[in-house]
Amino acid sequence: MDLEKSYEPKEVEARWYAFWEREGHFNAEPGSREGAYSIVIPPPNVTGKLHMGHALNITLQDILCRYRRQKGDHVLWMPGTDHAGIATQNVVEKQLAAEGRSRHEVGREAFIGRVWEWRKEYGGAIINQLKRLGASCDWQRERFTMDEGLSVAVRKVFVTLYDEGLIYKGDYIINWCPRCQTALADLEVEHEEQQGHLWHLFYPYADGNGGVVIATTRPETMLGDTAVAVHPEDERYQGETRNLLLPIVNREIPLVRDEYVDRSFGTGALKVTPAHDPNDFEIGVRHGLPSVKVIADDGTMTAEAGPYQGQDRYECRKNLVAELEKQGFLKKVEPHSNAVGHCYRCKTVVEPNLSKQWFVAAKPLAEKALAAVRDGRTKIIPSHWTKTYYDWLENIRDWCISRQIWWGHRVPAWNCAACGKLIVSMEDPDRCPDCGAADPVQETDVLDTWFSSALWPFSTMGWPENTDLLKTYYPTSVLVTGFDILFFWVARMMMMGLHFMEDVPFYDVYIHALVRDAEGKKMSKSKGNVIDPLEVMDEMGTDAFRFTLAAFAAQGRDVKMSVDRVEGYRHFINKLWNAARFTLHHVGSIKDPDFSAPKEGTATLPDRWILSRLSAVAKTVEKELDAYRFNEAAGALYQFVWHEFCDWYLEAIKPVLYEEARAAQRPATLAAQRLAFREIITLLHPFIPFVTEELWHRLPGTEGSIMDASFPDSLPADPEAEGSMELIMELVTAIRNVRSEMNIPPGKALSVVVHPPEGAEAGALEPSRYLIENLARLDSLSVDPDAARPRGAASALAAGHAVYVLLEGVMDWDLEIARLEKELAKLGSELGKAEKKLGNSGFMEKAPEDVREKVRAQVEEFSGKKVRLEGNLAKVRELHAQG
RNA sequence: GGGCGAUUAACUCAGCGGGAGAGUGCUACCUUCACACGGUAGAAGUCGCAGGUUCAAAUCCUGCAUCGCCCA
Repeated sequence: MDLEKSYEPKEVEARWYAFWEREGHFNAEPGSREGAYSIVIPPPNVTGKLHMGHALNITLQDILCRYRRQKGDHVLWMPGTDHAGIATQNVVEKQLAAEGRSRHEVGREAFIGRVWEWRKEYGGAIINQLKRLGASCDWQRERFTMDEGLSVAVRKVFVTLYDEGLIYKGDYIINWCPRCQTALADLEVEHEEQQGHLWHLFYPYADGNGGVVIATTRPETMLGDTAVAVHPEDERYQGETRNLLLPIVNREIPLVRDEYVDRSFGTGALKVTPAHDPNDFEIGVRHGLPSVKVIADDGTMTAEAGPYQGQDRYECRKNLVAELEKQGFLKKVEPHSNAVGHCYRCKTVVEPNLSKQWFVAAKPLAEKALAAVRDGRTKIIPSHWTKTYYDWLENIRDWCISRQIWWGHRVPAWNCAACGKLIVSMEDPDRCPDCGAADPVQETDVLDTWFSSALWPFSTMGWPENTDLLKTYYPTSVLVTGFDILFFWVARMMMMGLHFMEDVPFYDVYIHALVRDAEGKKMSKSKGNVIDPLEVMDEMGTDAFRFTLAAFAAQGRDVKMSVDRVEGYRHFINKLWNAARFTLHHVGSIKDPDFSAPKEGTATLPDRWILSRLSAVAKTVEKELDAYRFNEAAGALYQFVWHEFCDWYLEAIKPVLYEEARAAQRPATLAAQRLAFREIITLLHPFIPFVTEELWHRLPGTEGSIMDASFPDSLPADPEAEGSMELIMELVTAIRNVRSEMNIPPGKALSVVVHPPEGAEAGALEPSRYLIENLARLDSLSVDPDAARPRGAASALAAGHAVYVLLEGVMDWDLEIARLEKELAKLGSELGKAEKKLGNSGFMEKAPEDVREKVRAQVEEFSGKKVRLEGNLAKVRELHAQG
């Protein structure tokens, strides 16, 4: 049963995923810490749809997991999704809006019910898409950040940190999204450069003599100003003690001096609004200033804004500026671009706002996270990210973890209506432990989704119980993720892991690049340049897609993706398929389950060579994957399969496979071909799991799944065979080159005479003569060091051997002279370079011996070659003249 | 403003102290018994610019230019 002529991924891929899952190949078995390899998946957002970022991330993890299984490790790849508080709530709110209802009409409890229903119906979509990619996760352990177990972990962490004084509730400036109606952490604000204005406003001194001009980008906040700040060394204000009178509001405010002020920006004087700007808030704390909140949580002006109460913040800005101008306080308006914060979920402009929120005191946790990377317990790869990691943790601010939404882990804190006590506890309290009053009221806020994600490496393994899973697989071996969540997630897992598990959550952090479009632009819906991985897989096959991702995943470089690039690798998969088709056609009747190598002494040169090369490429794959250089490993396999196995080996064994005269060598060659083929698909399996599993099953003698095959690391190297084969390849290439450059039709059989170099073992080429004849399409090849130089022949040099291609009667002398002259010119310049080095006294004194030796050998080789080329050229000229 | 990265063949990118590489594309020839999603051969690059270190620099250092990202 021969294979189809070309590979059809669709039909093949559909078959194998279910097979792997059914047979339990993905399941981890906790036990010994020895040989344990574990990865926790970066949990995709439950509302998510597979994008290129996931595809790259999952492919790399899958390669690692499949590879480690081949190496004999017992592997846990822990999968799951996160509940994505704001995003999921938005999705369900939209659903409700379509029914003409709001979540407030529905009520909290019913709304959460709706979210769960939504998750039941649609939450599995992203998981199925990961499976489509071939992800070999242990699905029976799939987790969700809102699961009961993970919720217990969240509460335990919250209560513990609170008891330790590392979680507190306080009035601080936070980022407020007026649309989502919730606080956001600093990280959840995206800054975007926007064209705005800088308004210069005049604040008179309270005594009416003169004043100060300040500059602001948000004039409406002036209603909440409680000071004006200037730099302490600003001469303009030395000794100035008068208060200022805030225009419109007519509130007296002080002039304070603070190092924060940038004298070169605007007018060098800064209005201070502690309730609406994080830096002003800090100044306010330093100088004991009051806070006046003028913008409400819904984005409209508060009663403190006087006549502007109830106006939207932008409407107020317009009206207020007009009023200021009318009253003569507006001195200047200039265009100004500045970075405006937007909500990372809904893109609404966020408003810094004073609010009562829950915070994690990040400093003490950050110190442990810093130390773990500094002393190498966790390694970040590529290493240049460590600096970014340090910078962020060294300057970390307290983490605002409360969100004013409904979907998420509710803050485990209760207030006693009777005595005002704040209760934080593992168990929901029936009554106040202080005054005994019944039914304390739970806080309505929920926790930041990232708070639960930060616990992912141990909460998914059953913490706070000390489970077998934790004992076996924590710390995990590596975390594979994109740099965009280095702070959001990686740094926070480090903090929480070190604090609660007293050990790092992972030994390695491998940070991969972002996937961009072919022009290097970030893919986004608005740009319309998004490539859907599912479409690519449909069109090109999952294996081709995965191989492309691996081949382009060079460290520290973005992956530029285009369907054209995937097509190149689809060709590679097809090439492999056809190599299989050819191989199976010949070895299809052999059922030997041991895949024995050819018996001692029976293997032909190509057999010995390909097995030796295979052992080398296996070592390369091992070395590169261990160092997370996926592109190097993929590249080595591509090169080997196509250009060594297909181009040379399969061609070289055809005489043995087809010619009756060589039938005696067939058993050895078939054994070698079969073994080589099995090892090739095994090596490729982590990269292209589907087609290799299919071929595994088509190859007689194999059992079970290719997932159980062990990594090919026991093949011996055979340097002698490699050397001999290289000579054959050089000779063949030289002859082909002559054929092409002398315009000899490919079909025309030629006669060739080879003069081996002096000292070459007589008859060394004899066993391989048939190889050269076949690969170079020769009628006859004679190897004789003493034979006379043939007349009417084109000549070439290959590895010290003179090669004469007999062209009696069809010889084009001018072409031959041009060929030889060209080669001589090239050789001359290379020889010149090498000779110059030897003539350089600095080089001879300071270069290491091995380098000098190499150059000496070059000079010897090149000059020998030059002499012979010159001899050939002279001879050709002479013959040509005789004509 | 601070930080990080990139600049190598037409394109996409490896290489990161000792003879400029790959894939795609291009050119010529070839439907030969696995594959035209193929084969054989070939052309193609002052390795962004300017300095410096070194016997030796695409590779290390400094500056500049251009582009990209992150943080404020």
